[in-house]
Amino acid sequence: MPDATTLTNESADPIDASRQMFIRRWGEMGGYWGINRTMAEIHALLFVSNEPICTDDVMERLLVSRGTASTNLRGLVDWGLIERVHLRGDRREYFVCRTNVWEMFETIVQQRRRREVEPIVETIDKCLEMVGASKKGQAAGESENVTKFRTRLEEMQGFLSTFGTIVDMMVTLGPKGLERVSGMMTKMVR
Amino acid sequence: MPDATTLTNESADPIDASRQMFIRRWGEMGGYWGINRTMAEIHALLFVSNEPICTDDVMERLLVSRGTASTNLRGLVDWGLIERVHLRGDRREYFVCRTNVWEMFETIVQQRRRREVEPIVETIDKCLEMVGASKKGQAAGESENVTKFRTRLEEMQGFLSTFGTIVDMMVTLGPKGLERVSGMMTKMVR
DNA sequence: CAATACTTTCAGTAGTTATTGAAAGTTCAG
DNA sequence: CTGAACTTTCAATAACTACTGAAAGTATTG
Repeated sequence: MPDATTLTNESADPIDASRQMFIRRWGEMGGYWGINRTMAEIHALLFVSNEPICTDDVMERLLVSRGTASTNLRGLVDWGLIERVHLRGDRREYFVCRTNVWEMFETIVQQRRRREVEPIVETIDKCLEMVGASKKGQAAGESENVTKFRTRLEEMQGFLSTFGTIVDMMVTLGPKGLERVSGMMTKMVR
Repeated sequence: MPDATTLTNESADPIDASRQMFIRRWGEMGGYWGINRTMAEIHALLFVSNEPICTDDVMERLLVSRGTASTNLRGLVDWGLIERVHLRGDRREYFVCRTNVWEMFETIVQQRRRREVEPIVETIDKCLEMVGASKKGQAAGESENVTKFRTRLEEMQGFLSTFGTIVDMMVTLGPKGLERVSGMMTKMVR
């Protein structure tokens, strides 16, 4: 591999250029999702690599420090998106990406639900309790406000619940099942 | 309204306490979604307010500067999540939140798809073109690598496409239609 | 058209998050 | 047990993002 290629992170090889392109875009998009760019790039690198990758590979290909590589690799392991593997006759730790996109989806969905959706649902429950408890003993004017407020909360709760159900089903059904559902839905829309 | 209440942003009134609780959690969650906390809090404030809200209300209730209030309100308008309204006999601009959660969902989904999913799809298309063009003329060993690489990209593409279709349908069907779909899906799973 | 009421912008600053690189820690072969 | 090979941690710092408040801009009213 020519030096210039390694240093500039560009490559004359179209396969590698293609990999680079994917890695960059995936990293960029990570930002929108509260995942830091480097972690997303490492994930992408592993996703497009057929061979297991070690810390030094990450450092070299993405031009990051050992610390960053180590921290983010561990982060990805914690998310369950990559796994540690060991290669015979090599003491280093290698990593591979779970490449089944539906499994990836399932993992991400479950984690994000736990971290992001459930706390909101719990909060809404508490909010509703507080409002419910204070229902009686309000003046007539206030009462209407309270009703509106409660209705909004309930609608949000209902939405989150339906959404959650759908996503669960998507995960359960997987690509094949979804083809069928998609077909059925299309008929309903018509 | 007692001063202490205004200053500390807490309230003895359970309805208001409930609102505060929701606003805080919504803001906190915004962080996970690449939406800044303040913008999410303003959105939540508008969501739980029955009356239109003006810049000064936002400043007062969330203890932020005029600049911040103005910037984030505009950001929310740009996202299409809130609207400007004018009140008779008042020169100020007021804002209201689109309270239909399904509409909110539709708006958010469409924007995020445009900003986050489409660029990835385009990139994958380009990546596949690059790989496709270089298909022939590879050594046998490389060829297998290329095949694997292409397969992964294609799987991701397929997933994004299916996912997009499902979300589109969710938006089209709305809550009622989804109840039905949900029922059908449950049967399929069994 | 001038005064007023309001909104937006922006330079400076504060606060937050990510990265580095070296030191400390761990594991393993001999 | 020791040294070498490797991984993790962490304090310092760089990079980025959000916030403030005052100044500039834009209606609206009398």
